Order: sequence, then structure tokens, then C-alpha cells
Amino acid sequence: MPELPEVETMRRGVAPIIGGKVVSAVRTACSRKPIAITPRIEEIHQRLVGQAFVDVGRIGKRVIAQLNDNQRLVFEPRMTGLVLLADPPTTEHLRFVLVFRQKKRTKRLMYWDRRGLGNIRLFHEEEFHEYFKHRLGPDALQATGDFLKQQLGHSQREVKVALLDQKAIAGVGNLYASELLFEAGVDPRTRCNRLSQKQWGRIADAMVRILNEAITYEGSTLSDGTYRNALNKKGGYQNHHRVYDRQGEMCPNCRERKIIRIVQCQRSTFYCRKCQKKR
DNA sequence: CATATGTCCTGAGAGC
DNA sequence: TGCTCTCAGGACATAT
Repeated sequence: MPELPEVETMRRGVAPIIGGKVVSAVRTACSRKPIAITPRIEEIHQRLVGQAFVDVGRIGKRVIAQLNDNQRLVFEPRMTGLVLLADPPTTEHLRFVLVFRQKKRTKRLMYWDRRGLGNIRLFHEEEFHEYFKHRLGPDALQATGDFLKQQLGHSQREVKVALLDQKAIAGVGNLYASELLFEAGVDPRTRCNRLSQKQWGRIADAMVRILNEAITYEGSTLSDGTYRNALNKKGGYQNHHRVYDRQGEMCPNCRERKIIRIVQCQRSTFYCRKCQKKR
């Protein structure tokens, strides 16, 4: 499930290769029910062919490829989407292909998505800013304690649930929410409006630290093996998770209590009762 | 307005 | 073996 570190890894893999490249063709490629692509593929083809990519950026869990006429092509992988340069895990779930023809060799940027819950959107510049203005908060790597407190400090939601709200802060998903709250020593069930300034500071610090650490390992490839970097290689951070999917194991911090699993908003949360106490 | 729930989708794994 | 059922969860639509 690509969250910020996985999407950043895809971005880093793709950026140096497609920067400056001119699009020669756009294709959909899938026998399955098509994923959401906006606008229609014919219009995307007409608007992209002949344009060059000038930058590949990211906000939260989206890859944002910018063209020289300021259009933005946005990939949102959601659960199982991958942005790839190398051949995908299966040809069956390949959904979208950009072709770059150079002198001799042809390069491709592919979007592969097993479950097909992701989407691709092409925006004009103003359209892009308008669309995300009320949908996405600042990127989670920019988090500070003051900002999180200002955004979420009055919410009555449990903090782990609130951290998944992309309008407040963009990039934290279910896996890294558990990991960063463990790092911060905060009980995931604590209501946001019960958290102290100091705790918000610890949460922000842990957020930036954990996400960056996961980026250095190129993200987490879980037991289903779905997530891959742009070259179709597995990430390595799953071997460094402290709590995620480790219920029943001893807490790596106190080594006294076992990690437990609870459910919040129909999603799994993992934490240590001793190391993550309220207040 | 804030918060909670249902929905999409596929494949892995459990249970019989 | 082979079937059916449940579950995983990101973001949005709809309900409370």
C-alpha cells in the first residue's frame, strides 16, 4: 500500500529518466475493467504527445509529473498501484503506458495496478491548484508540532485516525501511522484534543524521522509482495518495522510487553501498551 | 460543520 | 481438491 515513502521512492526512480523526455504516445493497456483515467485517453493522448516532462514531484501519496506547458499528470496509486520503468510484475494488470521514442531506443513509463483502485488525472495548471487546494494538506515531511496542533488540536478523533486525514497532512497511511506513534510514545487511541503541545512536537518529529528512514530503505514491501520501486525491486523497510503487523511479538523498546493489535475505524493499529501511554 | 460508515477492487488465506 | 467466505485499506461518496 503505497504511502509517502513508497510514492517518494517511485518518484525518485522515475524522475531522472523521464525528465526532459518528449511523449510520443499514450496507451491504455488492460483487459480488466479500466481504472479511472481523467480525461478520456484520447484527450490525454492529444494533450501530451509532443510535450516534454520538466519535473517529477510528489505531494503526499501522489506522483505529480509536470510538463513544459505546465500541465500536470498525477498518479494516485492507492492500494496496489505502481509507477514503473521496468517491466511490471504481470502484464495482466498493466493499466497505462507513456511512450518516449528516442533516436534508437524506446522508453516507457508504466502504471500497473493489481486491484485497480488507483487513478490517473491530467490537469491544466490552474485546474491542478484548484483541485488540490481543499483536498490535500502540506506534505508530511514538512510537519511541525505547531502545525499539527493547529490543524488537529481541536479534533475529537483518536489521533491515529486523524493522522490519516490527507486534508490535514498528506502522506501518512495506516502502516506509518502506527510506526510513528510508537516512535513518539503516544497512545494511538488518545483524542487529538487531549494531546499536549509537547506530544504534538514528538509526533511531528517522529513523523519526519520515520518517513525519511523508510525512504532510505525504499519503502515497505509487505507479505503480499505487491509494492515495488520503479525498477520492480522490493523495498526493505518491512524488516525494520517496530510494531506494524508484529502483534504478539515483544516490544522492541521495553521488551516487557507484547505488541497488540486493535481496530480503529475498521483499520488495524499496532502498539505497545507500556511504551505508548495516554498523556 | 465534524465525524462515521459504505464502497470500489483482487488475491491470499482460512475453514469446511 | 475445490468451494465459499473474510480480509487487507486509500480516498471519496453518502449518511448521521
